[in-house]
Amino acid sequence: MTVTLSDVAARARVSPATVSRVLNGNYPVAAATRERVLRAVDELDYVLNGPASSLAAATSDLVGILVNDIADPFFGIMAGAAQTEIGGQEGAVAPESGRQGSAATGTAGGTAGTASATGGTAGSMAGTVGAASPVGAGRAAGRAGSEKLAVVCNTGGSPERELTYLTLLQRQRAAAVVLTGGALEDPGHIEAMTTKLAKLADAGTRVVLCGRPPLPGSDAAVAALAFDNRGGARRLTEHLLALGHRRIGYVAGPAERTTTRHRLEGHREALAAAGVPEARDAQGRPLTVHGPYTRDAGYTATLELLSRAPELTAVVAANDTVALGACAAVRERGLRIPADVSVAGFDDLPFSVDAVPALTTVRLPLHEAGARAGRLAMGTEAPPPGGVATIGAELKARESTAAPRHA
Amino acid sequence: MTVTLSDVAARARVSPATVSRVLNGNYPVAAATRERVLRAVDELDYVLNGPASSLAAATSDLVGILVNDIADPFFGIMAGAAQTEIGGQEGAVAPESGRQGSAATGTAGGTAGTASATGGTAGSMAGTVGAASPVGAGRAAGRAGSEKLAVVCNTGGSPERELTYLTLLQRQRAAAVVLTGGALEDPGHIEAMTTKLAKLADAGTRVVLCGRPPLPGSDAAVAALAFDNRGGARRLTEHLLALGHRRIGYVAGPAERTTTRHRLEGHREALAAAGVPEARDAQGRPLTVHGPYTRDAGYTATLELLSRAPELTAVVAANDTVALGACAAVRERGLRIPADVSVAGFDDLPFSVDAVPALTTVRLPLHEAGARAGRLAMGTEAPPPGGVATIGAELKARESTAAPRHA
DNA sequence: AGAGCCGTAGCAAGCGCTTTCTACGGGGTA
DNA sequence: TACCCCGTAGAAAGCGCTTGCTACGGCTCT
Repeated sequence: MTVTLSDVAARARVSPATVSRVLNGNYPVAAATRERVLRAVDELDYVLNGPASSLAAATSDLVGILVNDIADPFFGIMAGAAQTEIGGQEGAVAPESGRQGSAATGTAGGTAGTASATGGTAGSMAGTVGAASPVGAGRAAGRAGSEKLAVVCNTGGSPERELTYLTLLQRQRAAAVVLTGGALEDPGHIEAMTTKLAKLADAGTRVVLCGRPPLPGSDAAVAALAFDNRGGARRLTEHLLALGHRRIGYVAGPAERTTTRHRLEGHREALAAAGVPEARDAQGRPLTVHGPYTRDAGYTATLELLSRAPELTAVVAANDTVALGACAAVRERGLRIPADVSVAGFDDLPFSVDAVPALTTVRLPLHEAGARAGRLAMGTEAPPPGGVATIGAELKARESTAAPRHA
Repeated sequence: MTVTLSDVAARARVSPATVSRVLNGNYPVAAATRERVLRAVDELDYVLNGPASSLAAATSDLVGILVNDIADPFFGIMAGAAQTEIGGQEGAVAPESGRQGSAATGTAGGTAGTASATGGTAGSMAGTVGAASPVGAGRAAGRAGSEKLAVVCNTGGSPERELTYLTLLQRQRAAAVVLTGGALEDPGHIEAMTTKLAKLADAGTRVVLCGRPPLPGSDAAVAALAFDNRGGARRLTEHLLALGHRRIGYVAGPAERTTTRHRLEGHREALAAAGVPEARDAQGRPLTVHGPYTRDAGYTATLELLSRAPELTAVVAANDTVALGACAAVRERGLRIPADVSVAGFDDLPFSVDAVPALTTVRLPLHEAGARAGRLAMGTEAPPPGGVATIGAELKARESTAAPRHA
């Protein structure tokens, strides 16, 4: 039923070894032989058995990209960029159009790309990609199999799933693993992760952190691309302070995430530097509310903040999505943005510039970071000195923030 | 270096076969023996070799979810829902909070979930998940390995990548494949896809289409969950017509996508039914512009539309993202929404309700569809009669559409 | 008391591929 | 002309796991 390597070998009148070598392109095979093999592959419509080859070679071409929430463009953009960098973009898409996140959707243009598929059984792509091209002449020395299968795994923010996926990837002997976004700060989980990642690295899996701070024990081997969340947050709050705000509410993310903590710390740094005390309500409770990174959390928290302290002149949100909810809450209270209350976000997701008023936020080069992580995972790019690189965060002051009325 | 099954067997003083059976839990093993094995697994920190086991068992637990653009929540929501349904959510997260797409991000709450990990080498999860729990008493008959690794693959809308991923998944002997979103209508590509999917199905891979129309040759075996794009689009345009609009511009998606065509057809159906001719500019060219599903495309196209036909009173966009761009363009022209120009989207992505003014759109139950696709992929749910189910699309009339001024 | 039987465990044969080592020609070199 | 070496192909030994079949006690059944 299933066509195997030896079937191809038989048909091409060569040994299985030769077929394998043609497919992997890492051993000299005479041109004539190769053509014969390739033709047989095509005719039999042969597809390599991945597990078998991974087993024999003790490596696989799987690269896992872990994200906390696949429905959130924050992760989607990084994952997409990384995946593009990893999965060999045959189409050779143009670099980038301009807006971050404008992945290659659509691909409107024409029918061009599919042309080759018209006839029969379009491209078997058996072993090496491109191997199935018309058996014609001028094909260069069949590229080595740098073809990787980049897949993204959605942890949903659950530490168990994070670990489970890592184990599953370890089982598959993944070539690399990219962890995106903030990490959970629970000591137990950190230890478990450190152990697991060390084990993966030991086994030869390249581990890359993208938008996540390096591990405590800095196991080297694990390259980290960290966002300057603290610095960005500081500049954002400085901006607000410069506008004259003194009573600023803060809708933070989940309490145990590094991202949440760093942004909050940056915020507080700015306040401290300016000698402005953290805003508190009548009961003396700080005007900081934690919640998940969702629009609804922003909405709810802002409503609460506004009730507890009607005199608030600005609300800083954990990220743009949360900010959207905050805006909705502010409006529902009959207040105008930014006339009555300024609102700021973080990340500068694509929709932020289109919000009304356009959202003041902190831009994180998600696409760039993801691409770089992808290259690190491929081993295409040298890891940063010390294994850690910090990626800048740039303040984007737009219309959702302005001087408070009674400034 | 690497711990193998026989190492565990040796340590537990049983045969490798027994260890395998303990791990797979599909063959009776005496409780005492099982405990011994489990302990050995734990002590040696054994991790199953995926490729080896897939090879021997001729199956794998990989499930691929193909999406056109991972940075687009439209896909993210479906993929997330499907993945949750597939990847066994141990955490038993609550059903759904209310807004679609609010995946389990954050996971704020407490530290609870991680508790078990504190000690040493938290959960090895070697074979069966849960197998590594404290070797104590009351563990039920170690569940069969229904554990699947759901991964999402980003095609970026490229037909070649779509085919490549399918081949890669075929190589891995994937247990199932879920294809989300509109399909390309190029004849060559359709044929290639049909062939490829048939081959996958033949090989025992479950194939599910989610938000995509069934294949032409309706190969059965392939379950399809199609959105009623046509009906939704028709109702949307009917809504506009009812408000009194007669000159409606249309910013369509890429020309060769099923989604694009169906929505456009629904739009035209409504016009035809109302006896309203399709809007045209002074030169008689129809006011329909094609472009990718991006914000920028919507922006550019709308600018063009407005230039060619300043008398336009409404713009219908291919989807919400495009609509956002359209709104920006309308505003840039100094026009108000909906006073001067009404704008409508499609999909009802989470941000649409927060747009200002709130976007009139057509709601697609993305989460529900994704979850159902996930269940179909798992074989947990019976395929719809005929292999095809159409999922309704509901008009969401909000503030971005209103009667035209000179109605 | 003898014959099955059931519950468990082990044996061993692969699964389909990669890769080391060996083999074989032919051409260049001495 | 004889020797080597290079280029190319094949033989065969696994990679680590699954699973059909066999083996072997101890029980129940007659």
